Amino acid sequence: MAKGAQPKRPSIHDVARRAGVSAATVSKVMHGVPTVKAENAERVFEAVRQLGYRADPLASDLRRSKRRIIGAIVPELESEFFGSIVTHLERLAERRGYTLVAASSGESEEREAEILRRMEDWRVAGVVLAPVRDEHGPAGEMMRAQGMTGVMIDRVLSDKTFDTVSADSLSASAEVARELADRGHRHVLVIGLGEQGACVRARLEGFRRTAEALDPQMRIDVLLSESSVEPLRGAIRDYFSRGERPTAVFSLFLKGTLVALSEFRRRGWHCPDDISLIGFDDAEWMQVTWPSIAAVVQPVERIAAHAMERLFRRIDGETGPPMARLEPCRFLVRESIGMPRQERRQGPKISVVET
Amino acid sequence: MAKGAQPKRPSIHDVARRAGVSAATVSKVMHGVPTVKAENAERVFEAVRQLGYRADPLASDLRRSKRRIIGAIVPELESEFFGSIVTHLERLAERRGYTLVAASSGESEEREAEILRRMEDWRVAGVVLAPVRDEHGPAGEMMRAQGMTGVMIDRVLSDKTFDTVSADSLSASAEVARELADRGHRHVLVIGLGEQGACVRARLEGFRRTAEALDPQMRIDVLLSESSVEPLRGAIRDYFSRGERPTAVFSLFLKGTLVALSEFRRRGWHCPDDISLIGFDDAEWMQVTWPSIAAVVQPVERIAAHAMERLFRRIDGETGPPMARLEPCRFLVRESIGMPRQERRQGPKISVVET
DNA sequence: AACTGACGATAAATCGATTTCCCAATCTTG
DNA sequence: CAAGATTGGGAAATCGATTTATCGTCAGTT
Repeated sequence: MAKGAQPKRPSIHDVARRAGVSAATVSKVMHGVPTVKAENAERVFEAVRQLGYRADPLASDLRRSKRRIIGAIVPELESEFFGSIVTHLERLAERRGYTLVAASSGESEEREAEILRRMEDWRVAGVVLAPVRDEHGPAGEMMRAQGMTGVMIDRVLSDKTFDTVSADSLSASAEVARELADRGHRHVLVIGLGEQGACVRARLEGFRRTAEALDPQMRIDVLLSESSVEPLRGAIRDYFSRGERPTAVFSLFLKGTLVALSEFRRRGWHCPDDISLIGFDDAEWMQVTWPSIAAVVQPVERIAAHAMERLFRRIDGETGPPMARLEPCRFLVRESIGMPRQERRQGPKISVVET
Repeated sequence: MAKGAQPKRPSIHDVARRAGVSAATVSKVMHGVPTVKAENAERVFEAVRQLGYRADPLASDLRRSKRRIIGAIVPELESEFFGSIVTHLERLAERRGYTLVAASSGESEEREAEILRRMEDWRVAGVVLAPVRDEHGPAGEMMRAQGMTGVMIDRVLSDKTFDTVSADSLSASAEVARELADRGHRHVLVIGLGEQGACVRARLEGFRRTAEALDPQMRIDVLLSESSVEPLRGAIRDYFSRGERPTAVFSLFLKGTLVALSEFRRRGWHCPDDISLIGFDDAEWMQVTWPSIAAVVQPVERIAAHAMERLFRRIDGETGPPMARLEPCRFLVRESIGMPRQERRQGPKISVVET
C-alpha cells in the first residue's frame, strides 16, 4: 500500500514554470532540439532534476498518435518455450524504447480474438502473434481486417499477409527420422495435436518422408488429438492396450512428451530399454533425468530476434511481400534413444546431429 | 504486415457526428448515464455499431487521471511458477477491466528498479512485485518513496508498508523435515540461494527447527550460494567430493532440484536408492520421471488471487496496516524419497558453507 | 402572462505531452 | 540608419476521451 497522499508527479508544465520557460521549450530540450539557448536548456535540465520529472508515455503517445507499445500473444506462459520467447521479445522491444504487453490466450481462439481486440483498442504499434492453431485462424483474419501491423511466429509456416518466423520443423523431424532409422527402428508412434495445423503437418511430413526414404518398410503410426492433451492420453492408452508395441515414440510437442513418459510409467516400461522417446521441444529437466530425454531444441532466441526485426521493419513502413522465415533447430540425442529390442545385436551408431 | 493505408479508427467525435449529437452525449451513452433521451441513445448505439467504435483506453485513462493498468514484475518468466502466477494475475486484472503489463527482472535488482521506474512513468494503478531478493530490496524502497500502490509476493514474509502474500514456507519445510525424520534420515543436505533472504531463511528454519525437535542427532548441512545457481553447483560438487554422504537432499528452490539431480547423475547415484531428494516447488515433469520427484507445491492460484484482492482493495482506497498473508502449501511425497541407505555419523552436527 | 423547475444536450475545459505557426529581439547588410 | 534575415521562444492547436458548467425548451404554477 502507499502512504496517504499520492504526491502526483510533476508535469511538463511544472517543469516549465520552475525553469521559467514555456512547456514547448521543455519539450524541445527533452528531445534535443538544437534551437534552444544553452542557458535555458541548462535551467530546464536543472528543473527536471529537481522535480524528478519524467514524461508520461501515455500523453506523449496520444499526441503523436503513435504508440510505443508492442503486443505479444502466446498460447500459454507456463512453458519454458513461450516464457523464453516473451522474455526475449520484452528485451528487444525495450531496446527500441517500446513496452511489451504480453497476454496469453490459454490455447483458446476466442480468447485470442478477445485479446487482439484489446490490443487494437490500445492502438499498439505492432503485434507478435503466436497463434493457437496456425496462420489461418481467426486472429490473422482480424489483423488483416483491421489493417494491423504484425508478425506471426511458432505454429505457422507462411502467410499471404504477415511475415512469419518459426522453427524449421521439417528438417528437424527429418533429422529425428534419420536417427531412428539408423538405429534400426522400424515401428514408430508419432503423437501430436492436430489443431496445430501447418506446424504439425510439417513435423509429421518431415519425419514421414525421410523415414520412408530411408526404410520403406518402416511402420509409422500417428495419433493426433484435435484440440487438447487429455484425449490424446486416452488414445495412446488405447493404442498400447490394443497390444501395439512400437519401438520408439516421437512426440511433436512438449506436453506429448510428458504424456508419453507417464504412459510408459503406468505400464512399467523403461526407456530406452523397452521403448525409445524423442520429443519436439527441449526443456531444462530433460537433461537431468534418467534417462535424459532426446529432444529437438527450437531456436528460441533467433525466432524472437527475427520476429522483432521483421516487425520493426514493418512498423517503420517497409512494404513488400511477406517473408516466411524458418530457423534451424538443433537435435539433441540423449539417453532416451536406444536400439529397438529385437535388434540389439547391431552395433550402436551414435551421432550428435545439428541442423 | 498491414495493408497500405491504416484506416485510422473512428474517434468519439466521428461517432458523435454520425449520430448527430455531441461527443459528450456519446460518452454518456457509453457509460450508461441515464439522462439521455432513449432515441438519442439508440442513434449513438447505431453509429457505434456502424463505425465499429471502441474507446481508446489511453485517452480515457489520461483524462480521468486514473490508469487501468496493473504492473507485474517477476524475476523470470521461463518457469512454470512465475508463468502461472502471471497468467492468473492477467485473468484477475482483466476481470476488473484492467490490463496487466508483465515484465521480468531477470533476477537482477538493477533491472527490477529500471522496470519499476518505467511502471511509475506509466502511472500504473498498482504493482504486483515478486522481488528478486526479498521485501527489503531497493524496489520496495522505491515504491515507498514514490508512494506507489502495490503488493509483494513470493520471496517475502512481511513488510512495514506493503501487503505481502507468499507460500507458508515454514510449515511446508517443517513437513518435509517430518517426512525425512520419519524415514530415518539423519544427515540431510539443504541447498538454496542466500540472496532470497527472508524466504530462504523461513524454509531453512522451518526445516531445521522441526528436524532438530524430532531428532536432535540429525545432521543438517547447508549450502547457500549468494546470487546465482552455478556457484551452488560448484559447492555441491566440492561437498560431495570431500566425501560427504548425506542420505537426502532438500532443495529450497526449483533450479536447485535440477542441479541436485544433475550432480547425482554425474556421480552415477540413483535416487532414491543412493540418496533421496525433495524440492521446494513442483513442476509438471516431476511426476512422470523415474523416480518421480517429491516436491512442495506452492498454492500459485491462491497467491495470485489474494495478491490481486489486496491490491484492488488498496487501489480502491483501503487504508490500514499492511497485511502479511501466508498461503498453505501441499507436500507431494513421491518416489524420490526412500529410506537412508545406512546410517553414518560423521563431522559436525551443523555446518553452513557460503559461497 | 410571467416565473420556476426539470430535463437533455452541448460547448468548453481538462488530462500531459507535441508541434505548428508566428512574433520579438538581435544581427546583417546596403 | 532602415530594411531584411536570423534566432529563440512561446501561444495555441491537437491527440481522444471525460466532466463541468451552462443553456435552451417545455411543462407546470400562480
